[in-house]
Amino acid sequence: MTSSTRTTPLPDTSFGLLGLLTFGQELSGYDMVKAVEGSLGFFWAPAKSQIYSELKRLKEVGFISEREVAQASRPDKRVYTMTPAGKEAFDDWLRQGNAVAEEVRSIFRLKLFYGHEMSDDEVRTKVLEFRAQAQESLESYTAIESTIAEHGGPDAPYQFYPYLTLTYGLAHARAGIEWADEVLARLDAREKSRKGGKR
Amino acid sequence: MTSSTRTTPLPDTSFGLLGLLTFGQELSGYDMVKAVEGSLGFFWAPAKSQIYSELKRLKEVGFISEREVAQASRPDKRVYTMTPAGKEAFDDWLRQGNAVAEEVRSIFRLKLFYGHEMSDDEVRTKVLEFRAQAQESLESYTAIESTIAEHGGPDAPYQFYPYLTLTYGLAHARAGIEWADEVLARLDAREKSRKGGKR
DNA sequence: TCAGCCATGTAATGGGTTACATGATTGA
DNA sequence: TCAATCATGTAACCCATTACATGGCTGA
Repeated sequence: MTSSTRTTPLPDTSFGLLGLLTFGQELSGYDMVKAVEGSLGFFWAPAKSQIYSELKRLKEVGFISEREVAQASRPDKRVYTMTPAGKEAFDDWLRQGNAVAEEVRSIFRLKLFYGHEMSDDEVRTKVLEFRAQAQESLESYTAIESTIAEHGGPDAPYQFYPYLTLTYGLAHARAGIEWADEVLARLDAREKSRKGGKR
Repeated sequence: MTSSTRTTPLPDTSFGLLGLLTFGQELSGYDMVKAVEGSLGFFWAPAKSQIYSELKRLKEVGFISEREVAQASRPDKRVYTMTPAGKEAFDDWLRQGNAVAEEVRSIFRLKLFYGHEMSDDEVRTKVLEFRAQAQESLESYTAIESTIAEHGGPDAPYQFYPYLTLTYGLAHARAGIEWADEVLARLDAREKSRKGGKR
């Protein structure tokens, strides 16, 4: 009964972890935690407790195999490799289409939607907060871009696709900043017209 | 013991529903379901089962009050109004700052990150799929924009802030399309350079 | 000396999705 | 006639987060 038949398919998170093993190196759970804290975390960030439990499951269904590595002066660790069955499942997942319903869910926009319940200044603060965050993201992305440039550029092995996800981040951060500026201008105009409008 | 002390605060979804009652009308659960299917659904889309159960909870904690409305030739319904306590809680929530961690989680980008496991054509297909979805969103947004224009424009009562969330969608959809085109060009260039590169 | 990294987990909680259930009315 | 709308829910399931736990080593 090692492999009981699962009715539900594995969640995306499982495959996200599996994918980390396609770069030709064994990885430990800890390595994966670190990978998520790096560039991956910008669009996919499972908690570390979930990473460990997901690895356990992947092992149980036979998608990865484990090897224990004893270390002196460091805790021992378990490193993982993909099995042929795992590779097959990963390939399937990778090629499946994605729902349109992605990227939904923005509490910021939800609150903005209810802007009529705030004062002009409060709304402005919210938008400025958003802008600052976008600006911060933009700077992180730009920093990573430089790092990539120093490491052989986007065309170095295994850098190209991560780089593309980075340009996505760059584009959206920039769009966010521009949008925020536009909104701030609109808020100003609106406030002025209201002041002029009342006699 | 009607109001047992909650340790955890209510989820954002509760407040999202509460907010719907700030427009000065009583609403039924069904009305809220419809609201979500409309423009709100672009960035916040709880399942209808959750809407009903969340309403139940909001009633229990005393944030909304219920009134039954008998209807001929239509099922009876329960309509809701915000209580003063509800209004206070909503105001608090609305003014709280938001985490940077928003808008994370894109399975599309996760898959793109693993593009090296696909053929050039498969990647291209994925990006085209993404582009098509962005295009579709853009069209929906544009359609809504026209509707707003026909209904007094963004400055009509209660339209302004929803309109701002719409412009966000527009900006990001456009950014998505541009990004996709850029990626497609990059993929072409890369393929050509590889063909030319091998002798 | 003390924070931070390495390394792997458990426990509790709950938010959220999907599927299922019901049934009258209305307009194409 | 038949699909869609109005209207409200229950049940099952599970993904995911937060908090807690442990402990040796390393470098500032």
